[in-house]
Amino acid sequence: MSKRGYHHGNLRQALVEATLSLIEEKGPQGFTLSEAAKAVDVTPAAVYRHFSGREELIAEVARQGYEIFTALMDFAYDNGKPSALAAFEATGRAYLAFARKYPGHYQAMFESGIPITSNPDLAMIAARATAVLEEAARALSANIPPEKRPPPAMFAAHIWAMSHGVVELFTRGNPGARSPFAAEDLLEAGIGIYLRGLGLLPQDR
Amino acid sequence: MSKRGYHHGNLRQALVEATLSLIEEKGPQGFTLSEAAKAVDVTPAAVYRHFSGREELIAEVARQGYEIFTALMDFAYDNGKPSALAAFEATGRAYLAFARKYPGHYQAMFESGIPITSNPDLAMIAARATAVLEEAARALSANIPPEKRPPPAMFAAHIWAMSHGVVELFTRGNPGARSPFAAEDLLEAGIGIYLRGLGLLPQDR
DNA sequence: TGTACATCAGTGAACGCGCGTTCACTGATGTAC
DNA sequence: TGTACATCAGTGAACGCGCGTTCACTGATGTAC
Repeated sequence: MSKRGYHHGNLRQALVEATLSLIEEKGPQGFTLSEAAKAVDVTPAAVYRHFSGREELIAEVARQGYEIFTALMDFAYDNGKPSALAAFEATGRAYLAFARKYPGHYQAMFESGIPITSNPDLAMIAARATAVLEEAARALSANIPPEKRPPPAMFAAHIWAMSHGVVELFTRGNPGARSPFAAEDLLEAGIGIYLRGLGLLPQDR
Repeated sequence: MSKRGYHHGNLRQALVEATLSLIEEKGPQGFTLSEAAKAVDVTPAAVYRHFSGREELIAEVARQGYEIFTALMDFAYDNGKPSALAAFEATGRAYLAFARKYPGHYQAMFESGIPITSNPDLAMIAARATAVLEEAARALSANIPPEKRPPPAMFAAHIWAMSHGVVELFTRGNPGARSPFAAEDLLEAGIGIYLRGLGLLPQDR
């Protein structure tokens, strides 16, 4: 690519981006530290100036993924505007959009097998991400008739689980991928039915 | 372990079982063909008598997993007894129970990244598994008021997605694992709310 | 029951390879004066 | 503006290792007669 001198300039971030591409191509377990080094035209030993090893590279990709993810969800939620319900549905769509648009980050975050607890920074930003989801659920939950109001954390978990399941099964050529439905439609319909079950949508629309 | 002669006796299945253990320990990408061979006290070259390589080993674990999975779902569904609804809920519970009881198979089936199309046997048994799910959905769908009856394949997909999401996120110490809810309760509640949204459960129970 | 022979499953040695990790090093950069 | 020096980022050679895959082989098993 571009010629460079002895010093790279921004090797750390360049490595992160190479890792990202490698994950997109071959999955989080499908590449080696040496490949990442080669991708940015650097000796494997140079990687150790910035990361303790392959795991930490992936963890950094995941961290940056959570950063984007949180911002995106926050933006979609938009402080509950125009309504708690509409904002909530927007976060559902945003989840799927994130998985589609940032598949490498998504895999590093949710499919790499690296524990969020392996890194304090990672744990913190991951917690912030779930906080956004739960805040959306909490706001919405005010509209639910109290006698059938589940804990907000619970229905945040439901929506998260369904979204994640749709991504894993009906995206990227996986087991159910030959489904006749687009993942987006599937998720939208599923969330709609679920919210109706909570009494948040009219029964017979 | 047990001493054996020059011939192993049932090397093929022994290798499959070793692979299963290795997947449970280190994930579908976390072991080598040589490790599998070593686990059954055999030369790596011997593996090639039975499998074309590591991929095919995992595919066979997945195939056997689908076999068990289908049987389990079929048993749980029990031809729609005692009622379409109860039978449907039983399959939901059976899904999670399968994931818990056969984690190695589950990973080979859903997390290994080997395409179901890589092997005709595998593709066939996987199709049979989804057929069971869709049959359960179809039977249940007869009870749904026609004006809001989604295609059975769609709501089979919804239930599958939510179940899978719960397994991935709230089982085995993954990202959302510090959830305050047991996966079983979470899934049961989620399916309940969903079915209420379909008009299959009373609104105010 | 015995023996000759075909079949088959696993051996073990060999190959070339890329891996992770370490180390003393060196070239580039920045800063103090 | 110039120079001396400290700091730092990346080099390249080296290590021991386990990998996948091949090959001619051999020991065990089964069967025909």
